[in-house]
Amino acid sequence: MTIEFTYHKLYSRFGPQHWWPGDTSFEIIVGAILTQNTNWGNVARAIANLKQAKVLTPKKLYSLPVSKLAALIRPSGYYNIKAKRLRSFLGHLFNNYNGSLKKMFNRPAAELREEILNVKGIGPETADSILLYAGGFPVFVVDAYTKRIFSRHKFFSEKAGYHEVQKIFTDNLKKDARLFNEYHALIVRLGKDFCKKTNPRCDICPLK
DNA sequence: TGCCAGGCCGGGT
DNA sequence: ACCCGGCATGGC
Repeated sequence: MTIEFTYHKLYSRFGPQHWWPGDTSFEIIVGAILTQNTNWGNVARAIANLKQAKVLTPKKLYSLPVSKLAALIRPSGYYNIKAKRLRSFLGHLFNNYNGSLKKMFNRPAAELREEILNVKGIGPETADSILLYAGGFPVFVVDAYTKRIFSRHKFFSEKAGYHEVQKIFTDNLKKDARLFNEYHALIVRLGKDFCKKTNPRCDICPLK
């Protein structure tokens, strides 16, 4: 069993996942921050609130007082800290790129990654999700499901760190954004269905 | 009905 | 370089 073969196995089992569930690169970035340790259903509610309030653009969101922003994203949980995190990203975007995502993404992925990792509230997974799903860069996203599933299947230790896990995937796959996109989405799909922290359905796991 | 979900930060060792 | 408590809603 290899990393690459596992991808094909998941794809034939579940089919294309059509990620990221968002229409614009900005919506994807907002979703990436809001989904931190949070069920996507709650994030979808928060994003629906932002759309209904017609503030889902960088300029409009940044012009919103943090208290109003927090109220709109309340369903996503951790709403006070996430409101600050959205604002810290927006501050970076306006201070460095005049609020233009196009400008922000018009630079080398490695440099941009280091840069946004310095934004308070953007960690490795959020940064990589932004680069891959909003920027289209071939960067592999590692999340809790990735670690749990692949350590259980003995690809690496359960104590392996983010970058160690990421390297294993990137070293064993063609460097292709489309592939990385689909693979991560399939891993999340597998995780939700079969590899929850409690009640894992390891007996009928498609990878077994 | 407690426990968890597509993490991250700040403070401590 | 890790480890831990805190952050919070909605679903099962």
